[in-house]
Amino acid sequence: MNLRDLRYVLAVAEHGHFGHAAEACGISQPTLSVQVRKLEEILGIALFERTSKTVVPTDACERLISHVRAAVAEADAILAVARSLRNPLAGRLRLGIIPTLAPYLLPLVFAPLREALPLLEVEPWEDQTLALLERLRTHDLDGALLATEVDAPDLASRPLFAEPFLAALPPDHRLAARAEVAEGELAEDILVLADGHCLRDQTLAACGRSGALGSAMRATSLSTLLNMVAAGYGTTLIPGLAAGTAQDAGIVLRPLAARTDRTIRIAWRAHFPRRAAVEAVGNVVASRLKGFAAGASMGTI
Amino acid sequence: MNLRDLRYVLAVAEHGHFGHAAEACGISQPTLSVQVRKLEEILGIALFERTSKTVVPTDACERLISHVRAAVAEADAILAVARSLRNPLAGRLRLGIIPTLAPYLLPLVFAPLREALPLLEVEPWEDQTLALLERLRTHDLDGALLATEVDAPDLASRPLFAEPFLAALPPDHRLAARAEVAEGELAEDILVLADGHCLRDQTLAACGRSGALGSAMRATSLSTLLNMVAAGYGTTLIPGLAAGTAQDAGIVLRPLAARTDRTIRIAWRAHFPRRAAVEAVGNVVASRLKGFAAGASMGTI
DNA sequence: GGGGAGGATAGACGGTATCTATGGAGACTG
DNA sequence: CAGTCTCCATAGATACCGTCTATCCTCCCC
Repeated sequence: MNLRDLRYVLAVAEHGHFGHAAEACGISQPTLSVQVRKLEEILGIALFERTSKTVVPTDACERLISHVRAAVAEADAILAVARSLRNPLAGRLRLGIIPTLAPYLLPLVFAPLREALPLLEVEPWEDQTLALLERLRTHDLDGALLATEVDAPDLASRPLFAEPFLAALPPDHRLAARAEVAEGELAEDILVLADGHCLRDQTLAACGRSGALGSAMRATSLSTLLNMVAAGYGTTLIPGLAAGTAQDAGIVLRPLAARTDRTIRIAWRAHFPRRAAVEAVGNVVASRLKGFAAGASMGTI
Repeated sequence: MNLRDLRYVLAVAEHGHFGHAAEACGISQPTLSVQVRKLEEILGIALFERTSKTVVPTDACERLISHVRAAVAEADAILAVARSLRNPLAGRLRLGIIPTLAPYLLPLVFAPLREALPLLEVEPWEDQTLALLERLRTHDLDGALLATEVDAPDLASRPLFAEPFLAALPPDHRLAARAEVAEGELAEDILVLADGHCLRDQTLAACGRSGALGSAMRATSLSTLLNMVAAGYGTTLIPGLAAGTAQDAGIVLRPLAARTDRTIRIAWRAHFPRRAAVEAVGNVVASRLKGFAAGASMGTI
């Protein structure tokens, strides 16, 4: 049984005339006759009572036709919905973002995304790198904004922009008097985030610390970390996009001597069919943050 | 777009594996791959994200799949309903019956019809001959029990049994003393039904009256006519099946000298697809009334 | 790096939907 | 009452498409 034949049946029932129905279906009258006859044989019942002048649906046809209509309507719905889904730059895109980036980047890119991709519903999801990669693999996310290289055969990624690190110091810290701070100088009283945050590893690497921190406190969020620095517990590195927040908290920021930074990338499954949407989001983000590393390292975004 | 392909999509979505889905569909894996790919091209969207290890429905597929399920379910419903309608001896059969026959025949054949054709729902419809023929032509009836010849190219008919006429007399009528009555002797004070009843024309023809009856009363039903005869207003001819009712009304019945009768026929549209059902009903009726003309002319049915 | 699993591709084959041309039944008309 | 018209059915040819087997490519694992 074929959807095409079901449409033929509806046409014959509607027109009560094989010739007119055939024309409406865009086929020849013999074709219509043959196909309807064939369907009648498949179903084992007569659908129409034909005379030389009239074509009338049988009782059986009346009983069936609601199902026929429903089947054809569902088929049409499939086509209609598919058409509405055809634009890769429309629909939902679940985008993971690491916690040290999300609160500072999202306010910047929300409006540009809405403007450039009005039909794309970007659903942000905040979690640490490993969790995001896992969710990418399980199809719970479609893309992810990360600050690390992505080295996996099933995933692909593209760099979007470089985000410089800044030294974050209590106002009365001895280094606060400097115009810039060498990365290694922060090692002594460095504060870092909890395990799992890529920023933690990057901060330690930049300062030349191996990772053994003893009983040093580990903040669970960058916001907490900033408060700890502001309270004089120590120093840290912060990503450039958090500069505004840090300054608001009363923290002194200084550029780093080696201009250490991290590269923000967008990642997706290698076989993700709507790669175009991911790329488009990446383009908007990159475009919004263009020149950030050069001109905005002091917090003027 | 094809229902078959929709079933393929459901299979792939269910199994998450082209090979297993192909096996479930009874086709080869390459065929399934090609067909799904083709459907994706028709719809203009990717339905599955394939890697060497996993096959996962896309977001678009999730949005479509309810419609796919519905379409397939309706198609299955069509097949199931068609199967249940396949027996021509099952389902509704709208059967017209003329008023001078219905009240006397139906009680006789109801039980035999139920027994012989338990799945057939015979829906009786009582009206005069012309109305029944009209309703046959408009497909409002599927068959009709008539007492006249059916001479129309679009209709067919078959005789079922002969129903003898009987002279119906008031008990004190001069002819009531006879063992039998010649048809012509009734002409003088004959009472007849209203226009449109075939029994009216047959009665007049049997008595040799041309039809000009002057102010003679025209009963609107056979029941009324019998009451009029019983009250002594005149005589009439009644069909044999009404004998019991007539005698209950206190009427004297006598056989006719020439054994005049009428032939009860079943009629249907020449192209009616369930002719088998009509024939079956005809057989039951004919079988129930077999030998009626010969042995039951005195009312012993 | 060799083997295995799984999906994609290629080429051949067969079924079937479609066409045009024609047949045949029934109804209207001059 | 024959001619004609309408309309559905049939016949035969053709082209498309769904399906198969055989093979390739990719990825993963040992």
